[in-house]
Amino acid sequence: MRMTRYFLPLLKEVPSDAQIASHQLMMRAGMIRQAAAGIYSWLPLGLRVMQKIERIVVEEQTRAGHLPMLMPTLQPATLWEESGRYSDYGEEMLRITDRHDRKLLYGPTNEEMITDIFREHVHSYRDLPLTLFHVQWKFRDEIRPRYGVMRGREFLMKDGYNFDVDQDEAIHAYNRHMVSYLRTYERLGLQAIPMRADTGPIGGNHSHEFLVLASTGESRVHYDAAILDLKLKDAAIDYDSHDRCAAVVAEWTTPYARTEETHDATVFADRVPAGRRVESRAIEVGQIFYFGTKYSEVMGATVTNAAGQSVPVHMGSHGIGVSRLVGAIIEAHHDDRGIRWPLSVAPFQVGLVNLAHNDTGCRTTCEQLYRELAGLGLEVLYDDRDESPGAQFASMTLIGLPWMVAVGPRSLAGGEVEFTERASGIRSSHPHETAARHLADRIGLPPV
RNA sequence: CGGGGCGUGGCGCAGUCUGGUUAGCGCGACGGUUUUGGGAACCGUAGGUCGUUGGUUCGAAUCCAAUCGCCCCGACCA
Repeated sequence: MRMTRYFLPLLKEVPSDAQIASHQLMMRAGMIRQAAAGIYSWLPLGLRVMQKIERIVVEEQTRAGHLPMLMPTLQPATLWEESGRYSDYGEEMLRITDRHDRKLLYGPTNEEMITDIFREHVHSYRDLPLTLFHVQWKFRDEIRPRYGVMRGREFLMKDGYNFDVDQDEAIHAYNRHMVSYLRTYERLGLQAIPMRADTGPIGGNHSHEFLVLASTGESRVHYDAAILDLKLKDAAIDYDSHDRCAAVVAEWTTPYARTEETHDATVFADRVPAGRRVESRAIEVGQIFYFGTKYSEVMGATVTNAAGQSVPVHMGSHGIGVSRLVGAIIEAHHDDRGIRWPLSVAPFQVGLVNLAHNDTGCRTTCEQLYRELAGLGLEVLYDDRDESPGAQFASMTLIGLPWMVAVGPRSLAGGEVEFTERASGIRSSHPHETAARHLADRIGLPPV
């Protein structure tokens, strides 16, 4: 993408409304624009990041055997009257009336609708286990939206729902989700800690939240520092194996880690050595629930089991805040000059900068590198603007692409171009003829 | 919802207390010239119903009232 043809409204100054780093940087990098309190437009650069996150989330869910679908944003109130939540949910639910005076609501979550779909079409234990998910916009009319996309009223969430014949199977689904979530966060460049959680208005009795440590987080958390040493890595996990999934869950939930709501100071002091007790702030980026037959009983979602009896199906639900993750990743990866995107979610992997717009040699080299890098499968943002080098460097640093390739007369005189890795700040030079391949190797792309 | 604050060119702000003639400043934008390795310099240009409505007054960005919007602190939440 050539910058002169892109839509990238960068801001030099910090908008006065933005308080925390991620919000300020998203505004300055031209990723979002506020439409109303807690409601944002996603500009091209921001959308690219959000879509990359969504893709990773979907890939990991699919890998775990969960099936993508899509439910609407608007739901009939009748479903929620059936579950009792139309009156229970309160002011956070945005209620809408259509032209025929029918009551609708902008979905804050989808347990009712998915249960309705399930009960209509699934009747036998032979069709289980079943886990369906979608990535869809939600609306929760927060009392006080804040921190940009971190606490928006409208937000993009992946929410999934499992249906199982009994509690054992449903707990396996719960475990499977924890593993798939840990994998997801790791791919996103985040260290997310599962913490025992309250179940809140969704209900149920078995739940974990996933929290990313950040000083600007809204949650206060207490944990055993030993949990920070856990790594899932790329271990191939058999999602069909109850034992393997349970083992991973056991490993990750044994060290003490709780939010303020479930924190028990006595247990904390008893079980965790003094030197490893950490209290900190964190951002919640996901939550999983097992709630048994809470919805299936009231809504009549039953299956016939192997013994021929009709039993209410066991369910759980699981959510990952996709739009919030954009902010959370920035909170975890930035410095005082801008964003430092992890490679996996970077809007472009490489920024190519022509430092001397009117220099034929620089321009020719840039054009060639631009073609070569794209040919190797790299996503390149090419700064072909006629700006001063200082402004170009500052823009690239702000946007935070993992790699910058600078082409200027000084190094090009020696036949070289300059690489800068955003995360480390380390610069190096390389002959321009082989620069594209060299960078592809550094990034780890296979030969074409 | 309780408490606090703010609405003035695209962005950041001054001016409001103490009403007074063409509403300023920095950044940005546009045109030109000179520049070009970490947010360049100079010259010029465009852009504002001072959130909205009503009131007080000879006169309102400024005083009064209402209203809309946004932000911060608290209780609630992916």
